[in-house]
Amino acid sequence: MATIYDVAKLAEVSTTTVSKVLSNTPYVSAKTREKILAAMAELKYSPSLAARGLTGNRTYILGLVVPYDPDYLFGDPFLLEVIRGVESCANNNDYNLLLSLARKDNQRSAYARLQRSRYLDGVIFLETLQSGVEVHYFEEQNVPCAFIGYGKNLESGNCVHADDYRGAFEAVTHLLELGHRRIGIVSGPSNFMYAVNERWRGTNSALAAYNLDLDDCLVGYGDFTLESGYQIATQLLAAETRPTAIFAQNDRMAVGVMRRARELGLNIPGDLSLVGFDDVPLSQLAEPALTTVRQPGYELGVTAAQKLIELIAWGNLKFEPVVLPVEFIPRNSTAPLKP
Amino acid sequence: MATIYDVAKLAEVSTTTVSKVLSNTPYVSAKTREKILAAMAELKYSPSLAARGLTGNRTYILGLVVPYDPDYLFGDPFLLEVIRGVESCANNNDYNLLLSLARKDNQRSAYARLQRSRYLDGVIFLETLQSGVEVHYFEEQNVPCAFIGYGKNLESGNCVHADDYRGAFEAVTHLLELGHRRIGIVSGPSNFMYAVNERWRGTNSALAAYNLDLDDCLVGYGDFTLESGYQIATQLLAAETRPTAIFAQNDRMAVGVMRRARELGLNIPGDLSLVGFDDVPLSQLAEPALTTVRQPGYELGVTAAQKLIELIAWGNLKFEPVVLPVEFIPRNSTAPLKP
DNA sequence: CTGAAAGCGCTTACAG
DNA sequence: CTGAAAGCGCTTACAG
Repeated sequence: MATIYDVAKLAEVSTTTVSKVLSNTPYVSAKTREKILAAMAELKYSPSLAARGLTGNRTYILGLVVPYDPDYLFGDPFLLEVIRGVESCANNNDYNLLLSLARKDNQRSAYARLQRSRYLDGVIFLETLQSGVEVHYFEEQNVPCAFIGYGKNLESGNCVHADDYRGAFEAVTHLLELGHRRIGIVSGPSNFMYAVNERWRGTNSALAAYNLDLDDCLVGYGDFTLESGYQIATQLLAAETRPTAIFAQNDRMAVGVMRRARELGLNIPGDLSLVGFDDVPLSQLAEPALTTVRQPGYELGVTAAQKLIELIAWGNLKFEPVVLPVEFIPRNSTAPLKP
Repeated sequence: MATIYDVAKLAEVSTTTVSKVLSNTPYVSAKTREKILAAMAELKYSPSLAARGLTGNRTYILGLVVPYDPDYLFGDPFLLEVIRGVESCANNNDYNLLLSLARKDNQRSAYARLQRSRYLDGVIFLETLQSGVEVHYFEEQNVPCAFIGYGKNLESGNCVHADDYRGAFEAVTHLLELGHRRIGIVSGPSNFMYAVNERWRGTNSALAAYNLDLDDCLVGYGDFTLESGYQIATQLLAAETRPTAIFAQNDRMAVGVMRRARELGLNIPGDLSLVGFDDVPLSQLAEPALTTVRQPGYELGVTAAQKLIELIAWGNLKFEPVVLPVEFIPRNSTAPLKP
């Protein structure tokens, strides 16, 4: 395993100069640079990341912290898309990706250990129901961070998220344009999550544009699982004046609604129109295929990684929030209101 | 950020002794050990992994290499389960997990870079259609490796996989017991993969037990995607004497079959029985719920990580293959042959 | 443009 | 059971 000394010796220069070539310092003559490059190639040299890390500089490792909540996250292909995006961008920039699925019970220690061991050049947090708590471990140490989500409040920086407001607005407007007025809402959890709040804001804006008020009887709060969608549908669809359309704040809950509707003999979209959110693969496979709003998981991952890498490169700690567009995807689960 | 010197000073001992406590060396008096432990706690000390790595010892990082093939892997929740298992076991043993999704175009260089930079204590390879090529980068350097899959040949060590043979055997036997004789097979790709071979072995054993030969007209080769299942079903179900049952070698292809059957107006399981493989969440959501064989993704991940960590701890390079049991899961997509 | 030297925070023989 | 000292492979002021 060749070291920087071997390269220096072969190229007949000092290790200082080799190091300069490694870090692309400008002030090296073209001739020596080439000699060094040749030596590195010949020896198949690649610098020890451990040594680089020790010197206090860079470890070239980015952390991706996913607060682990089995039911909510796993089985959610959206997560896989985000991971893929982060990994791809990291790799393209010669960074490695450390994946940490923080468990509820020991996440504190895992975070602290990671951070104290000075192993990460920066960290990306995937915001979920559980998250938001342990970030200070990194922030206190001035480790650059990026959030996929909304951060602590809407104004807080360093986050990238999809345009949840717009997505919900378009979804509900779509139902309104089809003539629906009794629109049920299957909401995500009411606490914590800004994404849920934003989807509510979009929902309310759309209703307001039609001078409609929200009917509390048509609202249910779930936890993003299929089961919770099923439960809420059981309740909403049993009402005497049941909704003619439902907007579910994610696809998995929408599929739960679909399942309950089928049990009740309700045809979708004939008797009930249904819109989801996320556009997970499942939504295409459902029968009928689910009308939904695509959330760009891969792009969110790429963007967060990109922003973080820029932060590291420039020695900054803050970037302005980035909002990525969503895409409304009409499929077969919505239809005009029957007269 | 406390260093080992700070701890040593506070505990009034040498760094050597602190280091010994860190590595759980036995020969330290209980009294000094406690003094040191107290000092570490007070200073919130945690050792610099970079320094540890430099000393040539351990980096406490495990690599998970997933040859990246978007269509095949992503959107496959099985992958997420495996990752979860690996991460969980790594974390429980104070290892970190470096995730690398090797792309076809640059996987060579990414592998080489990782390995040469001496960043990994060990590597887990997830075997897929693409893999098997770049392992030598690590093996040549005596970096401990584990494979989730079959490795280079059936006898090769260091691999952990599910009992594909048994799973296929039970799936096909189930269909035979229901009275089916014209059984179609939707196979995975015929090249490379031992898992596919093993599922074939199981299939043939089951048929042989009923003195049946395989009818080549009833076989199609797909690539594990839903679309390929759909294509093959189009062909198999068009035949004059169409199969009365189909065994698909994974769930996604089975869902493709299901979709095509529905288009043709065939009732499942009334007109066609269907069995899949893997037990991805989708198989429960399908209508009817899919009879399948559960592959223990999480357990595969845990076991591979466990074995790898043992290898590292003992300084070994080889372990005997581990076969994890599968579970046959009867649901609603299979029924007795109509008379 | 180039190099000598110190130092990053550990671990590991080696002595005692 | 405990410690002094060398060394792991880099980078970074600092000189020249």
